[in-house]
Amino acid sequence: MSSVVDIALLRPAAAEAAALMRALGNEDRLLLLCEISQKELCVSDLSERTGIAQPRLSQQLAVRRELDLVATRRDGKQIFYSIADTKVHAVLKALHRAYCGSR
Amino acid sequence: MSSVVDIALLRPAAAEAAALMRALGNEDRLLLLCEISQKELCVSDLSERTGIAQPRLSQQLAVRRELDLVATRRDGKQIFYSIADTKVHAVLKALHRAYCGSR
DNA sequence: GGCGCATTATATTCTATTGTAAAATATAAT
DNA sequence: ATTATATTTTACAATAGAATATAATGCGCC
Repeated sequence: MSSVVDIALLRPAAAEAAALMRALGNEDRLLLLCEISQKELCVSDLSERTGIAQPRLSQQLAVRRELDLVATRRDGKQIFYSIADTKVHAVLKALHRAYCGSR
Repeated sequence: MSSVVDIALLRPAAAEAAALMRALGNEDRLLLLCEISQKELCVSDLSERTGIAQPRLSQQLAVRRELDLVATRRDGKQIFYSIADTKVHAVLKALHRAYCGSR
């Protein structure tokens, strides 16, 4: 092999991975994803738990939905969010280990 | 416990973690960090490998340096970059597993 | 000094964030 | 069936932040 990490192979993966990093690159969003990584939650729950205003929260989640990182399920008036991407789970897990220690 | 993931405990960690995510949230930067995660490399090496122009590369790396994510070592005219943060390594590893499969 | 390697400054452009207001959707009440 | 209410999404506009090309500067070596 020419190099340990082949740049041509990495390019497309890097583009995808960078997009995921951007999706997580915001304190509010990261918290939201952490919350729904445990169990699905509706918007009002999320708003209450995180203190993030509802429209803002919706806007943030809308972007993740477009990337298919989160899934939604409607139950009556409420819409429940959950994580829809195993890569998100993997990264959240790594972050949890790195930043939250044993908690 | 009140919730599985305690928001008060998570807040400060989330701020830090989000900052790391932003640092990785760019295709070029991610590639650069991947490259130097294997072994330290100087700017001209990195420029050649990635095709990123030198000033741009320096600018990108400068920001990571301020965050103490990368370290520099001068050897004559050249400056070698390496990863200086175990968390960066951890996340890169997770991304590699998720996006690069067995490569 | 002069050349090679790298960083920094400046200016421009592009992208993201976010508050406010309006719209959509579902349920409950009249 | 219309109206009222609750929950969530979308549109708009203003502001802030990130990316990047070009030009200028610094640092080490001959």
